[in-house]
Amino acid sequence: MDEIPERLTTKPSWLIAQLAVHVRRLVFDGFTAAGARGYHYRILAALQEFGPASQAELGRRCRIDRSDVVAAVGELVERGFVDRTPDPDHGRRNRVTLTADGARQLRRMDRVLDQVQDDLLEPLSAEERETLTRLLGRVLARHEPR
Amino acid sequence: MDEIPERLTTKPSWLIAQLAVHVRRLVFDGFTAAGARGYHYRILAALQEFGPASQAELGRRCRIDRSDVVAAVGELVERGFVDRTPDPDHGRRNRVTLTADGARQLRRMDRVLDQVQDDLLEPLSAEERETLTRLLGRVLARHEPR
DNA sequence: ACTCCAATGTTGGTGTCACCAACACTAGCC
DNA sequence: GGCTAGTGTTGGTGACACCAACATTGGAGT
Repeated sequence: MDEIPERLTTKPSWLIAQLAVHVRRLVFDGFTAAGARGYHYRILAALQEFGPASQAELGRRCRIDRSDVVAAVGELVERGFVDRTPDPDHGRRNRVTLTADGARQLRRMDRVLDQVQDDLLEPLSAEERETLTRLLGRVLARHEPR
Repeated sequence: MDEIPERLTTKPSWLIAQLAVHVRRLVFDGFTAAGARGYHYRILAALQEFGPASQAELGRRCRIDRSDVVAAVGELVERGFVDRTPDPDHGRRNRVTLTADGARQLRRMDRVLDQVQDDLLEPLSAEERETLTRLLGRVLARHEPR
């Protein structure tokens, strides 16, 4: 294989960005087999954990732009994983709810992701995985409060 | 701020992907000010470290698709950071070389990236940064041999 | 009560990065 | 000499993140 410039390999920003590429491919492959993509998982997860929500809420919880939530929820509705109904108490707002099929799909995607974590962290011991997760969490937390 | 589903926050794959988003934004902001983007830096770095190369070589070293190298090198030529000349020994092949302006631009981008590393890892101590870098490197190495 | 501001859903863009298929051409192997 | 592998190039695709604008609605302030 060709050598990678040291300027890249020594920079955490490169390691994270490059690793994210591989993560995305692993996740993409797994989700594609289930006819889904990343945005779907995030939205189903938020609905399962916090209950029915408006699209704007989903966007804030899942770190997805309002406009992208529209499309993703639309796809989930098509597949029958989610219902989108107008909020009775609130003229403009929608109310998105998880269906039984949606919950099943979420469980399926959970299994896919568990497999991905194992593939991804394969070279690390249990303690190292814990350390990595903790450090990443701290760094991310510092940048999340947007 | 809105709460993020636990299903996401506990998964290394989410942490990496999400952190990569912030990395990309930091890098993008810094590079945009210099009129550049990520692919430019990778290519300039490879030329500086390994000397003149063909576009296919650059692609392999920088993990960039052949077809994307064409566009990126074209942009670098426009800006005068790189020369693209036919390889005399090899009919079809190009020979891409770094110019003095290109080397200057690389140094400029290096400074930007140093700043990004600091911003990024701000919450971690020096040892923790080292640990994180080492763990990321090991995980990435396992997935690199593509 | 009225005004004004914030929030919501939606459309229609943009940019980066990664990747693929196809084509024309060249070099080098057998 | 013919086939195979490598090269440059064009022209797509997809996911993700993001922005601007618009119409509409709710609610806060005065």
